[in-house]
Amino acid sequence: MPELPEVEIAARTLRNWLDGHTIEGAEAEDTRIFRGSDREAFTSELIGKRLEWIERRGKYLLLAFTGNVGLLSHLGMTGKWVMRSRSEPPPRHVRARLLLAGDGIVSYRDPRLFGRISLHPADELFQLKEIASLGRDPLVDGIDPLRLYERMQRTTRPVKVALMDQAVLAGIGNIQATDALFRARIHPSRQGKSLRLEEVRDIASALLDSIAFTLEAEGEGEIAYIEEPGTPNPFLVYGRDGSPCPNCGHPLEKITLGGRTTVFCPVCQKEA
DNA sequence: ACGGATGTTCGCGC
DNA sequence: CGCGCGAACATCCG
Repeated sequence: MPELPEVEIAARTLRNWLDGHTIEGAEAEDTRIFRGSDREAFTSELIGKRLEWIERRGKYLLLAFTGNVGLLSHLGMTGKWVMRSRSEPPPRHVRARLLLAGDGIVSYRDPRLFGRISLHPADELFQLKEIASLGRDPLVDGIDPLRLYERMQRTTRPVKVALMDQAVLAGIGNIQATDALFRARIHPSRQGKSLRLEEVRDIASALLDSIAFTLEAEGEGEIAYIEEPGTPNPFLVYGRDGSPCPNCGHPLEKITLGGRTTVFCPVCQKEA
């Protein structure tokens, strides 16, 4: 599931599902989703509580319940919060469940177990090191091109790898970095410090455009590429290596940067 | 059957 | 310290 737009949709959806509903039961198997002893906290502390607020920072969800109970959720690669009624059969790979008063069950599904759930005092959620160490969030704070430019000047890493560093900007993943660099016509291998201010401006706009585009494409969380097998790929170049470039028609190529597949157009995205 | 997949973290080597 | 690389995690899909 997870990159900023998908997590944003998850936050909005969870807000709707949980708002005004008391949690009657909380269940979870013992998996590594819960580091340490947080499974016990999950199954005991949430009973009788209601959601007070939910926020997203980067790829993290922060949920505050009554009684100062706070829940931090990261969706990893395949995590997703889903809702069903008690009469519906549970999906596979559900790792945690919130039984709402009435008929709803909000479940955390995560086949690959890369996600995390931990519990903390709600008023300390933003001080957690996972959150405090994040860079600015493009949707919450916007992107300050000059600030990003100065950050880029300090690194020799490929710009694409730097953009995916959660301490630089919170929430940019492989899809958004790949598509935004294509939109900005910047080669993903360019060293951060080689970028001119004008180019960083283009990247900042492209990131915001790409995020907005993805938010729209996802609607309200109904359709999602990869999640729903058979769904058409809504992205510009991500996952399209070998296909014609949408701008010039030249076949898109792929390279590996920071261990991740990176698709680009060798004509439109020049090296220097 | 094999390879790769929206993420993070850790160890190793330069 | 910065950075690249590979591995690990566990499951699904083409």
